[in-house]
Amino acid sequence: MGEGERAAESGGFSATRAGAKCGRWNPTAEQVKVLTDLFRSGLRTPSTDQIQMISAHLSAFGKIESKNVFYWFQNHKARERHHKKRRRGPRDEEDDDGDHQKARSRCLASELCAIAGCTKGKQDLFWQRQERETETLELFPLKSCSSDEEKVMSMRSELWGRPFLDAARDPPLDLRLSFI
Amino acid sequence: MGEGERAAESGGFSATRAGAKCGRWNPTAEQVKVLTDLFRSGLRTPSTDQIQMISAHLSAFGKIESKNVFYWFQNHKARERHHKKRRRGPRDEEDDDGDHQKARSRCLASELCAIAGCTKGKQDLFWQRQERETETLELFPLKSCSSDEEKVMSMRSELWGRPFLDAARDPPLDLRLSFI
DNA sequence: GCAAATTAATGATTTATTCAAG
DNA sequence: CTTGAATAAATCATTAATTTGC
Repeated sequence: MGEGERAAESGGFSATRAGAKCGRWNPTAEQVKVLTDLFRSGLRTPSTDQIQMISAHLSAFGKIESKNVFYWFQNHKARERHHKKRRRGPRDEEDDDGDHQKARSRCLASELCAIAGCTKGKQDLFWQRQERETETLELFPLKSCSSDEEKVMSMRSELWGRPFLDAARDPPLDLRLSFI
Repeated sequence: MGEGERAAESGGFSATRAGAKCGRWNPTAEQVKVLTDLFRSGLRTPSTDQIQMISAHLSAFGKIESKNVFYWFQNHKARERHHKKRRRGPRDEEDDDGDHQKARSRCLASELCAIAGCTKGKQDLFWQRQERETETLELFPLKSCSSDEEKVMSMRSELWGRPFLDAARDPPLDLRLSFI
């Protein structure tokens, strides 16, 4: 599992698959980490702009497309729910391990929304160039609760504190994602 | 965009919604007709290129986006099946009127695929710019079986035999859609 | 130790369901 | 009530883990 983990600083870039067959996307450990952190920060269904921005920045870690980000969130969301279902046999309805909160399917808590800037169920599947009022909200707030902060920090440092990115290309970056 | 489309010759432009609120897409009668004909010709899940091309040409009849075409086929496919379900009450499981073939959910008959140039389960949801061998196949073959030909012809004439399109913009058009 | 075979994860599509505009 | 739009559930397909026989 933690296979390509060390890839980051050990020099071996894990899954970039530089000259691969262009099969399916194989995310880098760093990409997965960032996506996971975003997810755990509450982001469930990123908007078009969010996806494109996330994709753009994750491309620094390896080949990636917008649709990969879209699919990743879809799958991750669906599978987290399913994994909870089959704990301790078919019975036992209302039980979670302390791993995550409930994160119910319908709408995620407004707090998390506020943190991550979710679209609140208004996703235009990428082709909507529809102009609309776009506020901006900081995706990675410095303030966050305990353990999450560590992850957020590590992600931040990975994204912007690494030699992967030219200082020229991603310099004054604070990754603000727009939402409705 | 050309909004003064002024619609069909009947004067009553059905749904162009020239200065509308940009609510949801309201297809023109001609647009619906073409889409329906395509559907009845066997096209179920048009590919990216097909969608874009269809959309491009249907835009001559009024405001339209690619996603509208995409959604239209999704909904039409799903609802045709559902409409069959509630014929003659809740009972009655396996019954079709002679309107269409079975058109089972999984994969449509290869014949229809050949006619319509379906992607055979390989649809890249619009964002895949992946280069691949794209053969071209005529979407509206002159040859077709009996009743369908009439519809196909009518559609052809509407699309290309009308004054809607400038001869300059769509002149040597034969609408070949690419598929895998 | 190493590949072929098998299983587990998970990326990518398709289908069903739901929401809401008209 | 019809239907465009959007989301979630189910499914397919490919890649990585892993097992297994040599």
